[in-house]
Amino acid sequence: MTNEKRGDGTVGKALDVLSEVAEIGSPVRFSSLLKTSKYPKATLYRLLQTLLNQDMLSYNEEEQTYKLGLKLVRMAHSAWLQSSLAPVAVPFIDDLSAKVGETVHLAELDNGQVLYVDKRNPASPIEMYSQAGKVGPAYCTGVGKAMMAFLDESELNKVISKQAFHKYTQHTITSAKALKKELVSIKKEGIAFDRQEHEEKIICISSPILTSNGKVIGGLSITSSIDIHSLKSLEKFKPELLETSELIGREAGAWSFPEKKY
Amino acid sequence: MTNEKRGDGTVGKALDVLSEVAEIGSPVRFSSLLKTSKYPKATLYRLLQTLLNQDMLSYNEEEQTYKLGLKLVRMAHSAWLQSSLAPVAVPFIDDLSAKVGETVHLAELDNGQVLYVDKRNPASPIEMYSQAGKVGPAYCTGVGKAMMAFLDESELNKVISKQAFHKYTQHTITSAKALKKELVSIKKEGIAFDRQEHEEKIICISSPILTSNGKVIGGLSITSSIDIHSLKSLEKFKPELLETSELIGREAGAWSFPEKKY
DNA sequence: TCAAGTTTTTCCAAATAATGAAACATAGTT
DNA sequence: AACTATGTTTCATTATTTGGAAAAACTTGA
Repeated sequence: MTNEKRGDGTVGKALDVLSEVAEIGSPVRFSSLLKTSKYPKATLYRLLQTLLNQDMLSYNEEEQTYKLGLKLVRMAHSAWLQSSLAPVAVPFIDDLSAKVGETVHLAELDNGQVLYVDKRNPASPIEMYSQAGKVGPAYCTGVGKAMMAFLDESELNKVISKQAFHKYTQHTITSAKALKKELVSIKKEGIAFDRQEHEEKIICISSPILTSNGKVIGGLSITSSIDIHSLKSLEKFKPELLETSELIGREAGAWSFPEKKY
Repeated sequence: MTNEKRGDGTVGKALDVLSEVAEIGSPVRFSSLLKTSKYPKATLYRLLQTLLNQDMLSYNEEEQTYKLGLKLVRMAHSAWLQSSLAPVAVPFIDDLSAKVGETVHLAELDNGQVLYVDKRNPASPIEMYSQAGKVGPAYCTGVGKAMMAFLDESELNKVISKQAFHKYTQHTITSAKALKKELVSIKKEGIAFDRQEHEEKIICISSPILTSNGKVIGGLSITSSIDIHSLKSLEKFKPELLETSELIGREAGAWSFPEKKY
């Protein structure tokens, strides 16, 4: 699982360690990290000290455990604000969510996975970081398929090669061939459905967000459960969904051109 | 503004560059960074390449600009989940926000600043990352003062030394002496008010979140505007606010002790 | 099309920082 | 006190980083 790619020297190693701590998901002791880590004791120790110094990690003296630091949260805030999609989309997904009265997700394609960058839940305005920043599979989510359908051949192949095709539910698509076939019809329709492919009972209608020259920059979805919606009834949101995607795409695309104030 | 602290070798330099990009706040060109940066051309160039490789930065070919990468957003999600405060507090602030019908903030003290780690706005469920991850001054916000009031002498002095005491509004406290005086009464009362000290028209009532042994682990606030509330009417929320803080503190404190599964 | 001006990328010997085996320290147990 | 498990420091060796300068690559204007 750990980054086996290129070296990138010491910086690469340090970020590697950071990822290890992230993947473990809960505070870890030095010895525990050492077991998993590919780095020798002294090296790992020094890398951890450096990361601590830099506030990328925090250390609990009592329990002698390391966890990810708050600096990451601050930086993510900056990253979010710098993104050409998420901040621009805010008013549009506010609107959409209010109009349709359902959960709305905004996502980007990141390294073959779906990364949720924003969310609205009009019923109970709960969950923030706990949702945004989350990643999910591309091949079995509405946003994932919607975005893939509009990639060009070479990009698509790269993304497909990264899919795990794990069978989450009875309805999960489990082969590249079947996926590609569906992508063709998604491209024709302009929208994708999630037919309980990732989670039992959860369905969604989704569209890609494209710039004026057709580049995929994100995906937008309206999510619900089969207890309150059918695919047919979700499809009624298609016009609003497409319109919102269109507006976001135009706005986000425009953003970068005028007045470069470097 | 840039990290002038200790070296931390190459890793420190790389993170330094990352912070520089974050502080600029919008996509930057190489040459633009070079002007501000303390690193020579070739060095800066290589650091940027490494950060790109690691997905900590992303590069826009067309415009030749660097910005923060999505990896930071993913990592922040992990960091948030690992935090001993924020995930634990979710149900409690949901409740509080529903009960009082006002904006609720959850914050931590980070390097002398207030870092917002979660937020609820029951009226319009807008703003996510755009709010969480945000930092603000400690000396002129409700949560900041509430937390400071319960620090021990040495911690407090450290934090106070980092305050800028910039006069945001007419009501901003602008000296350490005046601040310390107020902290005494806040400690006595158990709650702090923000009397339009940071932003005109914005007021709040706030309490610290303490572990059972009295350590400050965060702050909680109910925020409103003078157009709809007075300090007096905000004070009516005191019981709910204190109860919620109490509950979160107990839960977050308990969290770390039982079953260490390293 | 060519040359001058900018900006970005590469080179390489010298300078510096990272490495890791082993020694040391500390806390907890028998 | 000896043993054990975990965390920290040392130091000669090795590998990476450094940065001035030069070479590309791209832009512009005539």
